[in-house]
Amino acid sequence: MTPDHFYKSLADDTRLRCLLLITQYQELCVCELTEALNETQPKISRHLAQLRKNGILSDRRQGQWVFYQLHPELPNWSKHVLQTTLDNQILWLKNNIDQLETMGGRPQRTGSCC
Amino acid sequence: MTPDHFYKSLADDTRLRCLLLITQYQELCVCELTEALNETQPKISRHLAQLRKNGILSDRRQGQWVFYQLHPELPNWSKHVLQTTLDNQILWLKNNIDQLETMGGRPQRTGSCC
DNA sequence: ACACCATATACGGTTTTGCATATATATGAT
DNA sequence: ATCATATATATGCAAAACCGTATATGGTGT
Repeated sequence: MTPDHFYKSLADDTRLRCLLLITQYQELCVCELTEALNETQPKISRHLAQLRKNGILSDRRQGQWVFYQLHPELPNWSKHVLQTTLDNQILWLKNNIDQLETMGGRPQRTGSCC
Repeated sequence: MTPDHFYKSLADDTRLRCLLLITQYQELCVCELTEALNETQPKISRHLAQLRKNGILSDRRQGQWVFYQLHPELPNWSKHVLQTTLDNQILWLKNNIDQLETMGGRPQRTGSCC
């Protein structure tokens, strides 16, 4: 993946917020991101699919839920860039983080998630 | 400047190469970048204007030439991201750096530059 | 089987982006 | 003043990016 492709992936508000939240929490499912960003589910899903296709995220199905994390083979410099951005742009993410925290823990095997 | 705006600026092959070359050489003029990237002058100029408008570059006129450098007030984390990218993507830039080096020194006050 | 929840994809439309080409402006040299 | 060089901008067009809505897929529980 060339660097300009990498940065294309970060060049959208929705995708960047998803990536930074995942960087912070290691792993999040689609419905958590949908809630945290207060966006429609198809919109989130589409962006996550794009990030997966670009090799930036990997997904893991667990029951009904699909969890996304940074792709294990993402180059270190890319992870480093994401972490640097996260460290310096917490304010920009604050509302989304608050929203995540007030949702209560991870989705349970039974019952609804979001 | 929000981070997604910053990354939009890096999300193009031409712009990113300009930025990384400027990160490496501190200051370059339009004709040097035009030669190094082997692109048309209006194309380079347009992208540099965009980066200037976005607050990522600043320009300085010296005679016929306009030199661009990273904007003095660019946040440190942004500079850090650029430097990290440069350090890890030298190969991607190799041809452009070689082209710059073989052009002979900086444009002189007399004579043509490129 | 059916209903429900989570996720993915398809379709159609609007907006944005990038480009090539032509032209304008500014500086310097003769 | 004229010409050459360097840079900037304008125009028109094609391609790409995003979005909302509708619908499809897949898993869970009854």
